Amino acid sequence: MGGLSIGQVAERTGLSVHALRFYEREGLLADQVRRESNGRRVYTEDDVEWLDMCIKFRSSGMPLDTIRKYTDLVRQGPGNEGDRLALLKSHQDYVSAQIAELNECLNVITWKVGCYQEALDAGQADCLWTAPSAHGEKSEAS
Amino acid sequence: MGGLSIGQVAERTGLSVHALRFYEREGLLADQVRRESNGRRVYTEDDVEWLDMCIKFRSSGMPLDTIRKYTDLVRQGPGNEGDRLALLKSHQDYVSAQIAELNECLNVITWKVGCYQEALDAGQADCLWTAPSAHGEKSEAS
DNA sequence: CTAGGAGCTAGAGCGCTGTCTAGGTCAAGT
DNA sequence: ACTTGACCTAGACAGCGCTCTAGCTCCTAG
Repeated sequence: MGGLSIGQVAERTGLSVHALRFYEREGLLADQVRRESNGRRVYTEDDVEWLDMCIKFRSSGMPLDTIRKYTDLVRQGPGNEGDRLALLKSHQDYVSAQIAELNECLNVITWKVGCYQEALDAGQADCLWTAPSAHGEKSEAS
Repeated sequence: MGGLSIGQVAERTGLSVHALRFYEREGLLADQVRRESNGRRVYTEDDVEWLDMCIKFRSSGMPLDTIRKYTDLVRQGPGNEGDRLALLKSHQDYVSAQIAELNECLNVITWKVGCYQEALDAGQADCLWTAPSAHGEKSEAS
């Protein structure tokens, strides 16, 4: 309620205290973090929420640089919602593309797993191809 | 057919020639790349296939180190299919988890996009929250 | 009074994954 | 003969995202 210490925020967000200070230095926090008289940071619930959003951005591959840009837009206040929307949409596309790519990879991997599984279950393994198409991973050397 | 130059392989895989040499140094190629008399690399179609697989591994977040481990297993020849399977399964889990996480992120982002979109369409923007739950991204400063 | 623990700053260091440079060879085209 | 372009090696460098260290201040508990 009355403000959180950096340690508490670290615990709640899963970021390290180092990372929290780093993010602040990098300008990723929407509002200035308040300080106690002794210089210690005091975070609000809003800060934690904002950080949670940053974490979502990060873990979906948004570079810190872009998060900073977004933060800047928000900090500038109303009037640039179009820009924020554009940024978000572009990231949305990026994430969708990532998911699509991962699904493709997952298919290949799942195919290979099934292949090995089958071969092992059958007691012999010569079904060790690289891709559905062809003959790779040649089971013998030479 | 009769072997590909590094440049051709680069073009076909999308990797740079630098990356190709780097991957080789790092031991990511299942078989030794042959050389012409003058020392130039000669790749086979199998190599390209293997590289394509490596690319799938990489782009789904498998570290080079793990690819190397897998490559080593394959190079050792038959007898360790169980190990290969374990490695692949573990990566499969990892990729599934990644996809799940990205979907979560995508939900949040999509929610925000919808929010801004709506506000902009309505001609005013005060729907600028951080998360579905609360009041973040406070539209005014101070 | 003292020790521990949490916090502070500034800045160095690191792991990963390439990328690029320097300096050279070789083969073909003009 | 000369230039161009693809290739070679070894190794330096780069970008990103933290993480850690050094050296310090506080506060609290024993």
